[in-house]
Amino acid sequence: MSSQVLNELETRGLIYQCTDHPGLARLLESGPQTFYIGFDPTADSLHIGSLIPIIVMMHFQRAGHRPIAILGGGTAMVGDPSGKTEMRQMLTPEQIAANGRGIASQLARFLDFGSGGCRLINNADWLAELKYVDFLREIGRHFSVNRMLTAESYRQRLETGLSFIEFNYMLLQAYDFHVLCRDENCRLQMGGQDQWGNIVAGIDLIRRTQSRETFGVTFPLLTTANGEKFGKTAGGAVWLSAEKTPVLDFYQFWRNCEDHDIEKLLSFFTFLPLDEVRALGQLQDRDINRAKEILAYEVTALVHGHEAAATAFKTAVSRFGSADPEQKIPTSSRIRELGTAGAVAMPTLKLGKDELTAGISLVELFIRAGLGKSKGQVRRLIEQGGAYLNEKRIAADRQLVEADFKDGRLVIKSGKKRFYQVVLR
RNA sequence: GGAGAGGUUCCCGAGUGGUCAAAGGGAACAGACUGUAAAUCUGUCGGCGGAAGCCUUCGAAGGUUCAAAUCCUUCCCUCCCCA
Repeated sequence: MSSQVLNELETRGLIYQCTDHPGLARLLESGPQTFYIGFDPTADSLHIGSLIPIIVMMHFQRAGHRPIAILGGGTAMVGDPSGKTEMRQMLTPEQIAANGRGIASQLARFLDFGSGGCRLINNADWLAELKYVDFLREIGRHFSVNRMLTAESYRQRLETGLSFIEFNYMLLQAYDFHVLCRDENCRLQMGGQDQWGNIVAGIDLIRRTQSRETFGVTFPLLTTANGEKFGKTAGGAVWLSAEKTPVLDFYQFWRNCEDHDIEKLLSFFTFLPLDEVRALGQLQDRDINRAKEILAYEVTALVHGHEAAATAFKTAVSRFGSADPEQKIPTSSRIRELGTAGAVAMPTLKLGKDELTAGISLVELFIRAGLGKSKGQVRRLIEQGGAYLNEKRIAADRQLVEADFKDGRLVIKSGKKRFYQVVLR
């Protein structure tokens, strides 16, 4: 019964590797199990790369299993070399602590931390106090350097350089699993595809120290249909924090995904039933835009809530039109409750009347709104015909005048997709 | 500890005294075409300036020179061979 979740994830394509599929299925069927996924506090917010682990945890929690989210306060002190081509900058303990607080509060949005629910544990609790010599004798002796060097994650780094501190990361993560298995009876660790080596190291360690069998699952690395890294946009990573990635930008990120990715993204990032996901993925030509709206709404609602997602949807529709105004395409998503009318939330910049009187050029206005980084860049934008004021192409830079405002507001655009409302007050 | 190679603009990567804000590619941004997609084509791509030009940039700090990313000195870091 409880192993159904495994099939579900498998069908959704969320499982890349599994140490022992039949064995894990039996374990899950035998009753609620404790499992864990680690999140290293390398930034003060999670980004959409962490969304897959989170969603997998949600699937498991819904199926009745008990998640542990490990906050990697200890492991972040060392830095995971897996999947990276060079050493990450070392974080100070203060940064790590601050980042940890940000991430912990975000996780609470997705997982039920009520009694008997998900638990958040910081691995600094045990890693920070380790005695080096004791650790080497008890744990280090179980690791074969020869074997570690054959791990894919290290092999890559052997070409560009790997410091001893990073080389140790695998032992620390393996030790985490060992501790959780011993103290919490946690027998399953999951993680991204680049975590395979670390996870297997933990399983081996536990077999040797506790003679117990444990399991590991990895998720596929997310790339676009072009094989590019997924989750990057003009402003860098797509963050889950509205301060770092405004809700509308977040919505637009999903809305602008590539055609070829739509079915995979719906499958990975939404909880819509699989047959519906498939149906949406089959849509052709412009109809596929409805699937993108649904994707964008669903993921935004998951991260920022229904209200914020609804507003983002309506705002986008007011700018770009609706992909399915007559609601011909069936969906179970709550998006169908949304009409196209209603509150829109344009990104807004407030401009004082005195500033207008003092004189401000269009170029400066674009920079103020964040639609350009430097005057030169905005000038180039104007030259190339990508700058708009109230839907009219700007021919040349000039001073802003009060007549540019209608009812105290105006809209500026960079290209076709980035826009900002300026309100005079 | 000794020998060698190297650190270039967001990334990769040319450049080895002036013609270098620095080839080429990628990413990014804009335009055309479209469906707020992809592919393709075009343009842009350090900052300030209308422009001439000025300022900042080639690991760091000094020095040589009319002139340095390019030469010298010291330092830091990475790779690699030997011990």
